[in-house]
Amino acid sequence: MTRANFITIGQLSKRTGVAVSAIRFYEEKGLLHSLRTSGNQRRFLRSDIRRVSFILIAQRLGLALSEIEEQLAGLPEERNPTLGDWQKISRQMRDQIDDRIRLLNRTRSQLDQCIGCGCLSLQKCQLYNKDDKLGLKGPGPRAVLD
Amino acid sequence: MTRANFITIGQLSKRTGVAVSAIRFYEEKGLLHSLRTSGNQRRFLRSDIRRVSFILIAQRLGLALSEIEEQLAGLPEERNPTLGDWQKISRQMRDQIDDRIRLLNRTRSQLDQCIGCGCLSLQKCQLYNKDDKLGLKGPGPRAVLD
DNA sequence: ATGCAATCTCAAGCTAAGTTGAGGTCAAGC
DNA sequence: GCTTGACCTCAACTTAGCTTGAGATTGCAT
Repeated sequence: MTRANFITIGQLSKRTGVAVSAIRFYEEKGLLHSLRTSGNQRRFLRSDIRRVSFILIAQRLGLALSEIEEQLAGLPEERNPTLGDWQKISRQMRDQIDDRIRLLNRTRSQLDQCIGCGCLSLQKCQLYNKDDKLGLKGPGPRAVLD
Repeated sequence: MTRANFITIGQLSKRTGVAVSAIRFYEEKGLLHSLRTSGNQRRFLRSDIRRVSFILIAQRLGLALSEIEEQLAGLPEERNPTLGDWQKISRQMRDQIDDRIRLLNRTRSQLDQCIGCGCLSLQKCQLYNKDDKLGLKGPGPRAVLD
């Protein structure tokens, strides 16, 4: 248990490219956890670099922070996750990517049909299946589509 | 030029499922345009039903309203777009879907490599190519990724 | 032991994409 | 000709994901 196992928020920020304010925000949202020094400063585990990396990747896939939190819940809290832990979570993520690709392919072929008729109309096109959320989290008229 | 060419905001709302307030909002943002009656009420073209439909589809693909506005700029303002106009714009959209699918496939294979090593680290994984915006509009630490 | 950068908390502000409500007007049917 | 529902504007509120700023404290280097 060398001192090197703990890093400051600034170090975590530099290693991940994520702003200090954003790291505090993630902690507030429950995506990260820290210990405190006697002087009330945060100390993170080195493995939190990987945790933040995961957050970044998942965000780029379109996951909301709340969804990422659910995924991260599969990891042991407050101690170093094993390689196996990360592999499991990575595989879940790959499945989500697969889902999105399938959905996009479906949408694409529906759009192809629409190009044929130029309709783009709510009645004729299949593009409005309420359950297919392409964005996974996307914006949109929430009250209507959700 | 029968009177039937014009519809009220309420009719547009009912035909598209989009709330009246959202339609006003879209107009304010420049995605829709309307004429006014002597009593200051909005009158839309019938073809705006299709226009709103397009907005909905594009949103579900993850486009921001500002991006949708750019796409719609290709349509003639204030007069009925032809079938060809719509087909052109549909094809553009299909190309965007193709791009997203390609990007997802790339990400997926990179993630596969990562599963092998369980790394998920910024240095080793290729998952952080700053130019690949998977979300197309996605959230994320804007200041960092943009 | 002191100085300065890094931290801390807390409140306020920002953008996107709308919704909600107040207070007022329009228009269509009886 | 009046009532009622649809419409109008404008301002304020909402959620997500942060950033910015103020004012106070900590902790490493000299």
